Amino acid sequence: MSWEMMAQQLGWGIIDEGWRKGPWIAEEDHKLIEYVKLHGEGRWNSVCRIAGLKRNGKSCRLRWVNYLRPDLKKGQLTPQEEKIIVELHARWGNRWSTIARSLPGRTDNEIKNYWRTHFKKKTKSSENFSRARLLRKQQFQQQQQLHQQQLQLQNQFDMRKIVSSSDESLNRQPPMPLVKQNIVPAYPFSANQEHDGFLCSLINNGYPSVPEVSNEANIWDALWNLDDVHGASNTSMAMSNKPNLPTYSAPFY
DNA sequence: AAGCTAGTCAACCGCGTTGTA
DNA sequence: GTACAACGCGGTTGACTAGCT
Repeated sequence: MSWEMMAQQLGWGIIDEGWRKGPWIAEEDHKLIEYVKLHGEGRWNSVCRIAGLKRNGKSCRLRWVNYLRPDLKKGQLTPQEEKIIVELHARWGNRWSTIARSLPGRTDNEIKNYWRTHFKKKTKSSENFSRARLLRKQQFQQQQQLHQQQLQLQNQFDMRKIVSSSDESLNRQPPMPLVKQNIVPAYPFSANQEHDGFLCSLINNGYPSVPEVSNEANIWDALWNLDDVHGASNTSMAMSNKPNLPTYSAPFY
């Protein structure tokens, strides 16, 4: 008896519009592996035609990426990996695929499931929560410092230009070095001025739920709490990388 | 032993993005 | 410029399992 027949007898593999659904059987896995060996990854929609699988492209891709890929690590995540996940989640939020790229052999699905079961429930009270918050705070301070430095440099340069236009002698001095700083984004917004703008306006102009601008701790509490206030309703924004609106799930997101 | 509950994880779904004709 | 298909991503669901009562 083939795997397929057995699965059908057990009630697996519902056929929906010609596509099989539900758990994969060994025979299907084998066909998919053979297909990828021959044709490589991609062109998932042609798998059914070429490999004779009654699965749609999406399903094939998912099965390969999350389960069949030979470079996948099996077994529990190590404490080291766990630590990385916590830190990267503090930085990137729910960008599971981005986080997964830093953990070779782990899939976004795996990390997402792991996060949901291990961290989500204890987020508020846990040490990890405080850690993540501290990390964000540090990143923010670093960013602010960098920004200040840049502003200072810019001011110095501007002043020099003003003075030099009126004082010929200054022109003999070596020009202001062009500081090409290798700024590693401490948070994704840094690549997008709109988001920096959002954060700055939040801090400078206040936000309905941000109580005291002068009280740093309060700001951080308010920012963090936006996660709960807005997070759920903005999941779609978190998903897409649209720059038009920030996701409040994390201040540095 | 049986029933219930919570945890885990594979798979599905919907939507946004990207590539191409 | 537009329409369509393929791909990729994050959220959610549901089957299975282990532990508890």
